[in-house]
Amino acid sequence: MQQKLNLYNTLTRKKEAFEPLHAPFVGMYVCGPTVYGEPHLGHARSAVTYDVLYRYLKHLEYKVRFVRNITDVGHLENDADEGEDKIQKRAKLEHLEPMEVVQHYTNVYHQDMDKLNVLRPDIEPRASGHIIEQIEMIQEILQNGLAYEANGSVYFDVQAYNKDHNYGKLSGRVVEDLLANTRELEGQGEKRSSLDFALWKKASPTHIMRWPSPWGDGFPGWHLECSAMSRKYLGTTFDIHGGGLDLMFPHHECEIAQSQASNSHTDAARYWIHNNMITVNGQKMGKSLGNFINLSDLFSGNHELLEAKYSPMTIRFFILQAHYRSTLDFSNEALQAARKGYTKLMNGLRVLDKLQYPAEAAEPDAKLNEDLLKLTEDCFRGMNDDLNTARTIASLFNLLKKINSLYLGQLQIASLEKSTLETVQSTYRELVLDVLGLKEESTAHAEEMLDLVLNFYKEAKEAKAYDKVDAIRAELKKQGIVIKDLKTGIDWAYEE
RNA sequence: GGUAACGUGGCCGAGUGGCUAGGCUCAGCUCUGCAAAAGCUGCUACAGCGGUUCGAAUCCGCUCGUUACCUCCA
Repeated sequence: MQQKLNLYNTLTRKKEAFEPLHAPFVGMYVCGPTVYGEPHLGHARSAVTYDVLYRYLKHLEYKVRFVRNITDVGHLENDADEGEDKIQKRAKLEHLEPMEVVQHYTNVYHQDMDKLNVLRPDIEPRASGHIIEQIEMIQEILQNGLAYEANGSVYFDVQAYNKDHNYGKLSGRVVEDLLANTRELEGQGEKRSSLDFALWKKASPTHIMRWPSPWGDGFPGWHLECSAMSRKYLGTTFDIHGGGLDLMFPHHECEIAQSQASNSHTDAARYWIHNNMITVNGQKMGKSLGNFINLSDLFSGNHELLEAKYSPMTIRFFILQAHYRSTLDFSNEALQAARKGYTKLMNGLRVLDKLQYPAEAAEPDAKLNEDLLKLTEDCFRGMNDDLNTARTIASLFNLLKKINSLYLGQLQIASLEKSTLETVQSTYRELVLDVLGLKEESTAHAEEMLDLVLNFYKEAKEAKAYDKVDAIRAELKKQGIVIKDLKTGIDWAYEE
């Protein structure tokens, strides 16, 4: 089962065998959220995608350092000079300190990701905590002659850079085409070219989030944080850089340019991975379209597009049932199908635990053994083929059919090799729980079940079936629950 | 306008030259006191038209349709 993990690298537009720079160590950087609003389904897709990559790399016994940033400064509403910082805008609206906004939405993001069973990254750096590193990087780029200062701001000189480098290598853009087709935006007077992007922006007198710099008070450009922080924690070259497809241009293109133009002189990462978007009725779910669905809405079912509420694991399964590079279309029907599929997979987990290898083996069934082992290999084949969780899940369902048949006695456990059964059990458990990161979501409510038991208790008592009454009492006591026969009725309490 | 994708059966969604993807839905069967679960079987798939090939959903061309990026977005 020693297959290689292959990943699609946007830089080369090919699937490539994954070879870490310094095995068994793997460095992985993913663009995290800008914390100025509620996390939505798109955030979930990105987070779940890289969570599975992180989990799978760990499953392959790599020692992974996973860095995912929190953008809390510098992300402007638009590229024009008067573009307002997203965080600051929100802070003004809500009469809060910018850092209160940042903290609030960071907390919400963490809570929602926890619900989705997304593992926390090993390092979660914030842009505002790395101003010094960003200023250093700007100075390097200035010294290398690939940036210029203008009126207290510093801009990256794309055309100067493009003489010796290829600006556009990641996204397939051509500088000449970009120049010919760039839309005219207001207030780009300071820039030498419309393609140039800000490394440092001068803060206007009313701008709250500001830091001193060699160029006066200001704040860093959005693209810079990722370059500076990935370098700090993962080195000048690291293995994997991930993010949403919409960040490929300009954000990731700029990251590469900055890293090349600084003293790092690298593309930063060797494998650039991009997850695709969630669509609603075939259209991208986006802020500007106003058709995005927050995770809290999905969990509560409180949204005009939602016919029901959908649990975190349903959403996780929904995301995993598509390949991460395909668009994934939202619909109630699809979510409801996902809920059933997820439940089926969970039920399989319990069935699996009940399969016991019998004391006496029967006539071995070579074909059945072979089939089962092939199915387990198929599960990994899907994962290794560019993290194709859709294929892995399909294989798991195929495996599950056999598991159910074994459970029902339609296939004989005894006709299996013991090792085959063990492989089936470990493969299913490891993939579902550890790699895909699905977990059981109990829909049963303990108190309601307790009420049910108390009703039986009451009936037994009325029928004077005291052996049954005593048995119920004894069983509940094992759970730390005592029954209280009150004059007013039957109640319960935790045993003290 | 430039660039890049995509169009698979009722729905979602895999699949890059020949082997049943899978899930959900629907119908039937087995099991069953009734049901459920589970198993089995079935249901008009590969936008259209050409071409390459012994053979194409898969490669090439054209047509139609949809989308994404080029502005903030995961």
